[in-house]
Amino acid sequence: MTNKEKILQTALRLFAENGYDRTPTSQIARESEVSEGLIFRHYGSKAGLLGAIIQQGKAQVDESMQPYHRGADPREALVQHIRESFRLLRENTPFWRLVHSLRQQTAVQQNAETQIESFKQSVVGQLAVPFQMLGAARPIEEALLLFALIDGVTVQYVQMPDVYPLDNMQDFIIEKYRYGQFMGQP
Amino acid sequence: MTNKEKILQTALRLFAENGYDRTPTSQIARESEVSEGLIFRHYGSKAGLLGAIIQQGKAQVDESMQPYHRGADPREALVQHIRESFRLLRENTPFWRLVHSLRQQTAVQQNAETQIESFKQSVVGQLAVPFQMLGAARPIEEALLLFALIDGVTVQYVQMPDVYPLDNMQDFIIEKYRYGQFMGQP
DNA sequence: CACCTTTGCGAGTAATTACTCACTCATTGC
DNA sequence: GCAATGAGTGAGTAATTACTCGCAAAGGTG
Repeated sequence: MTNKEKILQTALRLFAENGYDRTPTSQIARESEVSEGLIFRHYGSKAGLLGAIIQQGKAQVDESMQPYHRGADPREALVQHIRESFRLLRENTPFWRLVHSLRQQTAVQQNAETQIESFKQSVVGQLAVPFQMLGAARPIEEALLLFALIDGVTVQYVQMPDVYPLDNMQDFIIEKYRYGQFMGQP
Repeated sequence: MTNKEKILQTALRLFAENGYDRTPTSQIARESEVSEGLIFRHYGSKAGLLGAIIQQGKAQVDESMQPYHRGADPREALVQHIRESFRLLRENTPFWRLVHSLRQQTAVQQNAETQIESFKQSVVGQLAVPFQMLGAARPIEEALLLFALIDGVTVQYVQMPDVYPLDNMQDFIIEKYRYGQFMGQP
């Protein structure tokens, strides 16, 4: 692993653990075992380092959300989405922890914030399709609700990964969406 | 309004808007139109000021969650809970915005974090009762799910209060829980 | 009035922090 | 062999920030 990668990895861990603002670049340098100057040589600024971290995480999401339409069965499409969401969460928990800690702070990087927002709109739009196919009365609200639900579970999980029953919740939600009934088609 | 109250109110607004770490006490003093020293005279430290804000917000929650058992109908109990949650959110949006921005940063005030955690466990415990009365197969998971759902909607709303359809989502969720079916009792 | 407590000020201060810069060293291309 | 490039250093700096402290005014109480 190059020093550049080592810095990125250490920074992600520290930002996720202690927050962006509470992590001095001196600490990142110390725990990466490089000089502080090298961080700025590679990433220009602390905000630039954060940007690189977010870019890397976003690439993972893009890759995962690409093959979205597999299976014509709308129920299975929903189940797939739920599974993928939680897989990403499990695979890169520190990143999601960081994302949720940055959420409100638009001042940090409005660029990142905009990206997340457009990503969300795209997901909600795609999610509405299977709900429509199922004959839901309010597909948009259904999509927003599922999105909020996954988001809520994610927030709970990153806050206490050791005790939160993520597996149970995933199975439970999948059951609900696989066999459950939606409003408007009683 | 006393200067002490003015400081608290200004600090809540600024913390919610820009985050705790990114809000210098000098700015709080300027926008409260008092000297910086007065903040420390009244609240001892910046963390103490934050503690006072959280204490004030928690009092609101305690008051609202007190008369919890109104109505023997379990469905109505759930509806009441949903309504109360969103009422608190609407009534004090900046506070909830602050809470969600502080969430991950255990270092800031582990005291506040512990309080929030115990509050959550209490709510989930209470929520499980009506689900049990309804004959749900997994009442604990049902309670965790509803909690996560409200949490997720709250997070979305505080992030973009101007465009998020909170009223729609509230009605939609209430409909689901008032008339919907739960797993295990098909 | 005399006193004491509370409220208020604002000029400090010590520590932290993001970032710069002059310089060294190793690798590569010619 | 040598010039050029890029990785890497670490001492230094300017700015910010939370917090202190001596002092003054105000207000309540006897």
